[in-house]
Amino acid sequence: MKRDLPKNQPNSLNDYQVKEDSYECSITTDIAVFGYVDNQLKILLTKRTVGNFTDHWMLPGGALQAEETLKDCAQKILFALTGFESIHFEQVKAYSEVDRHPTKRVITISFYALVKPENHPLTLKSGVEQIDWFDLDNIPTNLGFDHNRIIRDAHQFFKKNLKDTLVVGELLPQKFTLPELQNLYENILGLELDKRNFRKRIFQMDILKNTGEKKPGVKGGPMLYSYKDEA
Amino acid sequence: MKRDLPKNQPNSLNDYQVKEDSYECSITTDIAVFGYVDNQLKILLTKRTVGNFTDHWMLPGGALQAEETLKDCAQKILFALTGFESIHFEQVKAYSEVDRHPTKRVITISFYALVKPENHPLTLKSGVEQIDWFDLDNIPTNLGFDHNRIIRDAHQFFKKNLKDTLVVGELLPQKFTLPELQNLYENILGLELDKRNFRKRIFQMDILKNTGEKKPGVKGGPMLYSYKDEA
DNA sequence: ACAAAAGTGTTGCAAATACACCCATGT
DNA sequence: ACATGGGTGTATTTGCAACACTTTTGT
Repeated sequence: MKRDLPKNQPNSLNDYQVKEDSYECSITTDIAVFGYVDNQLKILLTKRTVGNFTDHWMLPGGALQAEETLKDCAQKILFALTGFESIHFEQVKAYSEVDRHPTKRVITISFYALVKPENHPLTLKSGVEQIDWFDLDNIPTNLGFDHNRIIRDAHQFFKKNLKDTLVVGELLPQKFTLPELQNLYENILGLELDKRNFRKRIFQMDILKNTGEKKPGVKGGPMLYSYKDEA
Repeated sequence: MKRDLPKNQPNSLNDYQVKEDSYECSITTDIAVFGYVDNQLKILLTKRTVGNFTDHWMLPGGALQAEETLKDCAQKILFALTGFESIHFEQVKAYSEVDRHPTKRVITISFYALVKPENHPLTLKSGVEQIDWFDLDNIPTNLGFDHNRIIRDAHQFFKKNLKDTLVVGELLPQKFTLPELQNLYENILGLELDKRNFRKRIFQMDILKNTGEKKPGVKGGPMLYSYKDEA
């Protein structure tokens, strides 16, 4: 789709407190990628080789291009910086403080994404100097831009979504045990759950399929489950 | 605050699938203003004298300017189009489909706002050809842009917020009766509530102050309440 | 006096919580 | 054999839903 992108077109609100023309500014997306590693809910941070805050950890993110939606942008950028693909994205919020970027006006729209770390080993893509998973409760306090706040908000949003619908499959291996799932929930929500009540709730939802296998190498011989195929 | 707004600055994601420079585009805010009139939850729509869709009803909205946040923008624009001031705003969502605007690329961030219509009589500000409250369940199906969808989403968001915290004071007169409050809830949520259960819940929350007055001119002589002053 | 709306408690049910022992596996 | 973690059921509480009559006021 090719379009005309006229700048300085008259603003439709041109009668009151009028700025003479419509202002344009850069837009970025920042992505809070949650993963579940070592029985810990983690978030993916990068150090970049170019741009601002090259000496700070920050969320993966980048600028919107002409012919893409915000979600497209987020997906493309995450892929560019990490190679991660086909994962779940949710829009969280727009940040527009005028001084949130040190040198120019940039508005960002944040997303969160869930990944199965098993499927996505970390590699250094170009433009990325370092990349790593950080424990959610042990994040550097001096992330670039306003990314500490963006992470807080994204986590909040994620928790809220968890209660309604629960698409957490992306965080776990294909086959997982119930204690693993419970631990994940506890990590996301930041509280302890009762084992028996948790199992009851999950089974009532009828979303898991018992694979019949037991997980080897772990005491107790827990059953492995997978998500049911949807119809 | 004066800032340098360089265009065509190198994009920090300049290694993969790189567009040569950072793209800039217009940003608007659209505001879904909910009001409560004639025992009906309503939404405020306008017909504008300039811009696109001048022959369609649409949400109040307009372009972001250089030195304001999105919320500032929404407040300023709503004031410009209606005169409404000091009311409650919540950010809802960003819309970025590339063809959502007929002639150029525009991203919008939607807000919802709650007003006491009693305090805000409708007047025709410049730039506005018509303005009116519409029953939420009787909105023209051909609003400008994607405003039908924006309203749906905003209403959804409002409902969700209502269950957690409940800032509904902006929709009612200073002093109101419990049946009035209940009717408002029923309108927002789109369902009928049990009178006694409703009163129980509200009183448990301990947010209302009994003014001791009775509302005159209405049968049954209902008590007038107001929100408690916060500490 | 009559009509219309406000106000008031109790009961039943379903969902959430608390709680303790036995079993399977790895070491 | 022993230690570690997995798996199971029940009793209690709590929050939510259903329900009918009396009181107040306007006409």
